[in-house]
Amino acid sequence: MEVLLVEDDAAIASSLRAGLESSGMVVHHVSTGADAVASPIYDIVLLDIGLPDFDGFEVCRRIRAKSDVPIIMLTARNEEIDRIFGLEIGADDYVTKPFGLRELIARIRAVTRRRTTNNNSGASVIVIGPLSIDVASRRASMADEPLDLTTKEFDLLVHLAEHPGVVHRRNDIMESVWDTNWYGPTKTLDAHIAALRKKLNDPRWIEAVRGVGFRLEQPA
Amino acid sequence: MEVLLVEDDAAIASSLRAGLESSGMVVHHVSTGADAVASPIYDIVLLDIGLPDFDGFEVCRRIRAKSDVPIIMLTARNEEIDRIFGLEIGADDYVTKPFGLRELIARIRAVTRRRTTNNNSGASVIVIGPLSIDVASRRASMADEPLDLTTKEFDLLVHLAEHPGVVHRRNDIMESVWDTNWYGPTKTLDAHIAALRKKLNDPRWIEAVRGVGFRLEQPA
DNA sequence: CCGAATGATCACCATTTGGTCAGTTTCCTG
DNA sequence: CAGGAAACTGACCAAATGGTGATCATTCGG
Repeated sequence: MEVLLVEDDAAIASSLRAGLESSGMVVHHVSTGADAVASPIYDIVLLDIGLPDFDGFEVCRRIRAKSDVPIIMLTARNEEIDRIFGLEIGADDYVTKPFGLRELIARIRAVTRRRTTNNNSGASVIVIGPLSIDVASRRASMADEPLDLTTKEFDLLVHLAEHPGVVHRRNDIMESVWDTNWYGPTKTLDAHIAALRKKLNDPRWIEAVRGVGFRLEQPA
Repeated sequence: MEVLLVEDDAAIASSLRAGLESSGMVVHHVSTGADAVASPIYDIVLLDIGLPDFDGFEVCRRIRAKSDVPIIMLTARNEEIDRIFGLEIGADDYVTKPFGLRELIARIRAVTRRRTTNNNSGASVIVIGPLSIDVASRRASMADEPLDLTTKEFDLLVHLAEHPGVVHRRNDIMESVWDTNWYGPTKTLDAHIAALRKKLNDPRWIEAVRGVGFRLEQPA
């Protein structure tokens, strides 16, 4: 998870950086709106409203103009008008200073989960509880422990995780992961399911639905 | 826009109703968690945490278990832990009492906009009173108790539930569920009807129509 | 009120399915 | 090219599932 932090207050910025990095995120920090707009696209933008050059709303609007990246606004002002404005403008959420680090992290997770579980567009990170899958960099981790997955295992996991909770039929899985809809008497799929189950530490992550296929879901 | 408002405080509920309705929304109000869970699916759920029966978090979890409907939590408590918990649990947002009506409306708009622009999943859930059937995830529940159905039982239930109240002829059922319109002297269909009846807890859910077929309907 | 027809239930058995494993082939890397 | 990891395959087993007919209960028409 790569975060773009847009914040002019050096003290706040460095404490946020420390906190987020300790949660396994990579933090890119810029302190002006101009830099923010010029930055490449990351997984999420944390955007302070009180910036020296142009204000956070303007930055938000401009980022929105070119990308669908999730945006969380950070604001010191507490007036309701700000909140409405921020949300109407296209931000995904906001937090009011002073805010707790844990709260912020939860919001980041919530926003990115909303993005990744609902859409199939280029969103790069799928988060399902402790399971997180970075599709672009082909890395997955469980409770911040990296998972060592083979190619097929990863593809299989992604296919299942793109729609957690729904049953994927064997044929669909074969087509998506193996590029063939032929499912003969072989146990190829089953073998890989077994391997995945083992690496996920808890076999309940993948449930077999007899006669149909498999379903991935966070165990209760 | 149809809103399900879950709130036990009558004063708050009626003032919210008035405000939301004046914004063109249709408000359905229930005052207990049990009613909330049993309600059909609306466009968004506003969920008070302090409910008389079981608490808002539990309600949130149960609604999430069967539907992807956007949920906004209403809370009087202000502790950070509550917020995190609410978000991790699957709520889309929360507002802390006292909140302004304009803020709430802005949040509703923001959350539903996120949903509608992002997802393409025709999450089709059939709800008939306490019976709810998620076709995609192949899960059914009765009064929030998950039903453990076999493949045939599930297919049969879906076929009947797609048109509750209408009589399905034996031939039609055989064709849809068994891929054959041959109905010989066997008791296959009857046996599965019996199994379903037992698992639905109340045999009146499925009524036999002599000489024709079966009808599924919520018992009086 | 009786008998035929229809539906309900139950126990039993054959089949299908998923899980596991060991052996073999293929692919990749050094 | 050699070695090892990954992928595939088929056999085997246990368990879930589905089909069947005998038997009992209910309904309906005469």
